Amino acid sequence: MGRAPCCDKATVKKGPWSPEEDAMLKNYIEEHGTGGNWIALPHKIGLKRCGKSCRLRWLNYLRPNIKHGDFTPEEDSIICSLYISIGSRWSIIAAQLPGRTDNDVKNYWNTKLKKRLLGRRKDRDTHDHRPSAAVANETSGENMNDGGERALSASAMERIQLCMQLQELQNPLSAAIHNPLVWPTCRGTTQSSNNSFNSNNSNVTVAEQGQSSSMNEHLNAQLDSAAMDGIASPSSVENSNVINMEAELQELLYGEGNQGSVDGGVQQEGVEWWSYEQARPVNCWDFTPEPNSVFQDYASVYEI
DNA sequence: AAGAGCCACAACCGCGTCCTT
DNA sequence: GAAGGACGCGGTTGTGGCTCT
Repeated sequence: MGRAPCCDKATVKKGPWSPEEDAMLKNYIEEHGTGGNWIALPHKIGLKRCGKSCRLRWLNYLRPNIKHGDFTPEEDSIICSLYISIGSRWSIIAAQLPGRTDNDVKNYWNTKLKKRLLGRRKDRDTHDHRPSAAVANETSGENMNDGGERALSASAMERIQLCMQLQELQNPLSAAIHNPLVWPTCRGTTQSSNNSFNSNNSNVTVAEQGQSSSMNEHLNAQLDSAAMDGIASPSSVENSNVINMEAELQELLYGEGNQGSVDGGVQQEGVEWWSYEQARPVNCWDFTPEPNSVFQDYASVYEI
């Protein structure tokens, strides 16, 4: 039995919002708040919209202090770093970028950053020294494992690709296949709460989350779990890998020796990347990404 | 000038999780 | 503890605008 629809599809209006609808929704919420019930909200206002649609419109567009367009190089850096670390948890990534919404970040990644990072790979593929099968797997974005019984998620694949790409830059002759950063050690399936990254604070910046951040607890729990799961703390070698990775990411994003313009903008100096040895540049819930944690979530699922 | 193709963004959809009863 | 409803999230789709031919 399927889930009951949240609204009457026949009477609900779909498609782009009109300025009048925007004004109605904005005025009502600013005056009365959401009332804690998005489903009932459109009926109260007299809008022929689904409650979910109202919520999305408010969160992504009408809410105060929303920024649109023109992501800065710093934001690029944060998005890339976090994507490689935690994958497509857009709400978490967006929480690090005040004024940005998860939808914005997601769109920006899919339309710009991903192409900027992975697109460069195509150029390099013509000089690829790796086994053709590995390259084929990469470019197809499909099954990384032998039997092809289970395909990694696109997100996981992209993360692998990014790490491979970065590793290749560091050591082109060493196939990424042997990269300990890329291939986690096999271990038993102990999928605890690793994938339950759900957060009710998705639209709250770290500063707002404060010391009692439940996300911080989530992340710490994750890291603790990873440690208990046999993932060692990063060695100094791995530390240097990550530091190199940050530089490589910059190169991928902005091109070799190009510290200047990005989409017409100006690359500001001092873009702060995460590393194990520097003070944390952005408020990351005291979260320091571990190289191995890049893969921990799906490694446990897919038992790579 | 017009049509095709591409791109970016807004919005929708379905599912997992949380909360209330 | 179970069931139902609402919320929040990530993936996907639709559409308008831009560029190319």
